[in-house]
Amino acid sequence: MAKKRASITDLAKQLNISVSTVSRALSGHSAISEATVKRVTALAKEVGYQPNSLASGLRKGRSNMLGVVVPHIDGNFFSQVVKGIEAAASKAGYHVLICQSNEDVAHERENLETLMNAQVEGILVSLSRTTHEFKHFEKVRKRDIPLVFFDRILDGYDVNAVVLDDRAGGYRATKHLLDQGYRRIAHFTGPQYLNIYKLRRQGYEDALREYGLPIEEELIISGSMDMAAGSAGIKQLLALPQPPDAVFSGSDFSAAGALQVLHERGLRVPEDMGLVGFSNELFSRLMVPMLTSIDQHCELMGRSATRLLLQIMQEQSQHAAPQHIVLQPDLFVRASSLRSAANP
Amino acid sequence: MAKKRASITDLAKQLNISVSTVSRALSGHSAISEATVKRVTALAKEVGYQPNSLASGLRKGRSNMLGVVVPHIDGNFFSQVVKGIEAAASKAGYHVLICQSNEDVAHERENLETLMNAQVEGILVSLSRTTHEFKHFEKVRKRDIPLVFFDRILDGYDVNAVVLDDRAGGYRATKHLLDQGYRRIAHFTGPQYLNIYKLRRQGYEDALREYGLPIEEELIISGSMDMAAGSAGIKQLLALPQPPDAVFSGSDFSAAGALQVLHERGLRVPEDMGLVGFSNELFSRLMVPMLTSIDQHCELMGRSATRLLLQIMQEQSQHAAPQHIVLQPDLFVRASSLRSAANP
DNA sequence: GCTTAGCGTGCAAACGTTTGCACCTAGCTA
DNA sequence: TAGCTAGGTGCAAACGTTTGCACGCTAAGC
Repeated sequence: MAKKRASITDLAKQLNISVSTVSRALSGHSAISEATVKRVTALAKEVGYQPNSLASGLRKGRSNMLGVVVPHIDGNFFSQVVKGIEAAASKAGYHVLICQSNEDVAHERENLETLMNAQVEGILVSLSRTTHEFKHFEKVRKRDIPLVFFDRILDGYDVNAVVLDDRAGGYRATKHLLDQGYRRIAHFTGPQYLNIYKLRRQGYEDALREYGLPIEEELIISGSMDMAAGSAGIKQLLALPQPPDAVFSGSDFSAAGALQVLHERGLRVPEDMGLVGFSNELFSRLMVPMLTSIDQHCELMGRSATRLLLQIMQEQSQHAAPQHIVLQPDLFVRASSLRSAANP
Repeated sequence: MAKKRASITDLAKQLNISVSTVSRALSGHSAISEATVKRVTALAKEVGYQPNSLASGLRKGRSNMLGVVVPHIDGNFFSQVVKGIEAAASKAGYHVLICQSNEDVAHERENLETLMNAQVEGILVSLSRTTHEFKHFEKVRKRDIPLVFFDRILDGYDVNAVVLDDRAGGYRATKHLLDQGYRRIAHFTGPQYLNIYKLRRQGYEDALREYGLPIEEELIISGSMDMAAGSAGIKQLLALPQPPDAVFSGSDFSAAGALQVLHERGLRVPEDMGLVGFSNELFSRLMVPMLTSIDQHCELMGRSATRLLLQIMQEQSQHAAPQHIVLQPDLFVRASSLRSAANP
């Protein structure tokens, strides 16, 4: 396939010196005379020498590679996290090997095998939606390969992780609506075994309690968090004898679905119905009215997770107590929830 | 770092056979007695043996890795393409090493070095916006590392590439507007040294010509193709003595920017102004009205590019005539351009 | 009974690096 | 002058595989 590339041995032959000298000259490590270093680097540049990282990795027992397992790489959230991971990793001289689990725990297991096989030095994981147990990660642990989770984690396992404070996100979104004068606030939530949805809901309930408001089950709609679920959810809410005056949706997509129905029925946002989403998707700025939403700092999460992983790798401290990094979400207030501005 | 993992040599010692026998037993290659194969695989499973792909890669002169250079991994288009690439590559037993050029040609050059250094067997590239010359790719070529470009390519270089028929996309978008009865159609375009924008514009002009309509420079707005550019563009158009009755935007983002201004001014879409975007971004379905747009089959592009690359690698035919694969875009007709449905 | 074939296995080299150790040559001290 | 230090270099082993070749053994053909 690829043409035979110049190796360190070739350089050595051409210069009539030994491979070890060449190696040391190039890595600048040992005491090699300046003259030799110059000769070597000059020739290296001339023939376009490039070190074979496979060989070096084999010898040094390192691969300079990190593995990443995500449910999928498309979509706003994960693609931005991966961007952050790649940026932080390449800054530290690491390559990134990316695998998709496609939300399937069996794939996830294979991905881990694949990555260990490729000799990655550390692994970053966001769990698939179908992962309920931890068994396949034990193998990684047994090999002492540092492991850091991000965003989606399993309850009850003490692991290194970088997560968003979803409870705070839910709380702030709901509190903002309350501050705007909304008093009957509904909530769209997702599967409760996922930490993210459970916590967002907790935040919602905490805020209501703080305002002395009751938590009404009929106002909490559980669904798949996509657009269709939002449309269906808002219809259900509007059919209530006492419909809500605002919705905090655990996802921007559901919020968008709800907005479409509201438009169809001639209801005004934010006057008749306040609306807050979650994730600060790109399109939240494109909706009419623009959607208030919670930003998750996706890229920062990727960078933080990578830095944590690199730190663990360096300290060889993976047996120390696992670290939890909790990022604080930001509320981006836009027109969809600004009743006070709409009716000053 | 990671605990010393069982190697083929360990297996050999435990079974009192030679490493070569173990190797062959595991790869099932040569004629090894069934009994031995069973013994070996059994022990391998027991100790959780995992082949060291670095060593194997070094010996075989293969790495089982493909390199990808993209301007960035976030955003709808590239994240989907990368999804397709990863899927196709992993199906063929390859890992994917991803680099971001951040739209910077210097980074792009470094990325290529990095990938060659990592011994990738082939490289997929979508050019950065600041890449005007081809010099840094010559080095890759000299090493006989198969190279496939996708989406963004440079004019005048004969290379393997998978691209979208952007001209057809522009043509179909414009023709659709014409069919809907719009007659004074404006166009948002981007930097003309990028094939994609140039071709979309060509398609636009071709359609107008076909309908015997003049191409008016004042209706063609060149910009950075983001939301702000769209807002600015539509304002400029509305200020004309004879404003257009429709806009074909080379990007959904600019279309969204334009839509916001139209809303503000109380102009109705599609009645007063038809609107068609390009890229079929996620949010095009979330806008009000939903935006007609051109779909680029991003994931298919990733898969096609990867398959082409793998084929070239297999055939060792990189010296054969470069192949061009042209994907046909699809028009997704939605409310923003349906004048006939709005006024039946 | 001797050759031949073929099956199963082992030896050893190779892939391109890195690195502990030993060696050599100067220049210095005692 | 012998002994020592230190700077510069080379030797060779090692990382974990793969693979061409050769070896030994058994069974079949003459």
